[in-house]
Amino acid sequence: MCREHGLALTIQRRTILEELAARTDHPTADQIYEAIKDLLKGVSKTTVYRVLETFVSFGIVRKVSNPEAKARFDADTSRHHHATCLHCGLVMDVHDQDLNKLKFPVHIVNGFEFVDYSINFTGLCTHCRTARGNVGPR
Amino acid sequence: MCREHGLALTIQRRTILEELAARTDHPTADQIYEAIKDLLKGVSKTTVYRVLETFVSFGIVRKVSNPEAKARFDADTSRHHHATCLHCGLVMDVHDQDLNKLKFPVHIVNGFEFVDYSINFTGLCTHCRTARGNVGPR
DNA sequence: CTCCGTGCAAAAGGTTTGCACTGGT
DNA sequence: ACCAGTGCAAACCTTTTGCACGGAG
Repeated sequence: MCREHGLALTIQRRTILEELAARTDHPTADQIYEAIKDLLKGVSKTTVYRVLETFVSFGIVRKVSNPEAKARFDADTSRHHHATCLHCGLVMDVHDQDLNKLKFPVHIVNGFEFVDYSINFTGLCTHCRTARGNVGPR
Repeated sequence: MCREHGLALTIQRRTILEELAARTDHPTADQIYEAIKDLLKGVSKTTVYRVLETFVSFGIVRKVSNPEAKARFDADTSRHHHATCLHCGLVMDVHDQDLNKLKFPVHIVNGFEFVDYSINFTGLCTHCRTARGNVGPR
C-alpha cells in the first residue's frame, strides 16, 4: 500500500497502520503510540503523528472529527447539520427537514441509548472550488 | 437566559453569547475572543473559554466536533457512521446500509460541492448508562 | 455583604518543527 | 550512495488551573 503511493515501507509505518487497522475505537495519536511502543522499541511520538498525517494526506487513513481538532461552538442547539470544506476547514450550517427524519438505528448497538444525531457533509466550498490549488488548507 | 439557569448576568457572558448567536460559522474560542476584545476592553481569553464551557454545560451552546478536541484516526475509509458517548467520549462505528443512501442536499448550499457525509449519533454507551453518576466524563 | 465570576500568569496537554542521523530503495 | 523517514528536543498553540480582586445579586 505504501509502495502504491510511492512511499518507503518502514517498520514504523507498517506497525502503525496494522495497529490502527486492527481496532475500531478511533484511537488518538497518543493511544497508537502507547499501543506500539512495546513492539517498536524507541519509536517517537513525533513519528506517530507524522506517519498518521502522511496516511491522511494519501487517503489511506481518515481523521474523525474536525480537521484542526479545535473546539468549535454553536449557539443553535436545535437539530441541524454541517458541511465542512475539506480544503479550508470552513463549517456551514445545513438546515433540511428531510435530514431530521432519520430513524435511529436502535438495532445496531445493543445497550447504546441514542439521544440525537448530526450529519456532517464534506466537500469543497465555493471559494476553494474556484481557487483550487491557489490556497493551502486551514 | 442566564437568570433562568441561576447564573449571574455579566457583561462578558452577554457579549460572548450575542457574538456567538450572531454568527453561523461555528467560531473557535479564539475567534470569539478576537471578535469581542474590542467591544470589551480587557477581556481575557480565559474568560471566553470559561464562559463557553459554562454555556455548554447548561445546554445554551453546543460544541461542534469531538468533545475533547483531540484528533482521532480511522483506518476504515469507506462510508460509515459513528456513535459517541456523551459521558465518556467513547466512539463506536455504526454500519447501516439504510444510512448510506441519503441523497445529498444539493439545493441547500449553492456552490458547495458535496463529496461525502458521515452521521454522528450521540447518546450514552452501555457502561455509562448503567454506571450513571459513578464515573466522570472522559 | 457575600460569593460567583473575572483577569492574570503559569501550567498542562496535544501537535508541529529544526536538525542531524539512519535505514529504505 | 542518496534521500526520504526517523528520533530527539524544543517550540507552538490551545485549553486548563490557582489565586486574588471586583462586581452582581
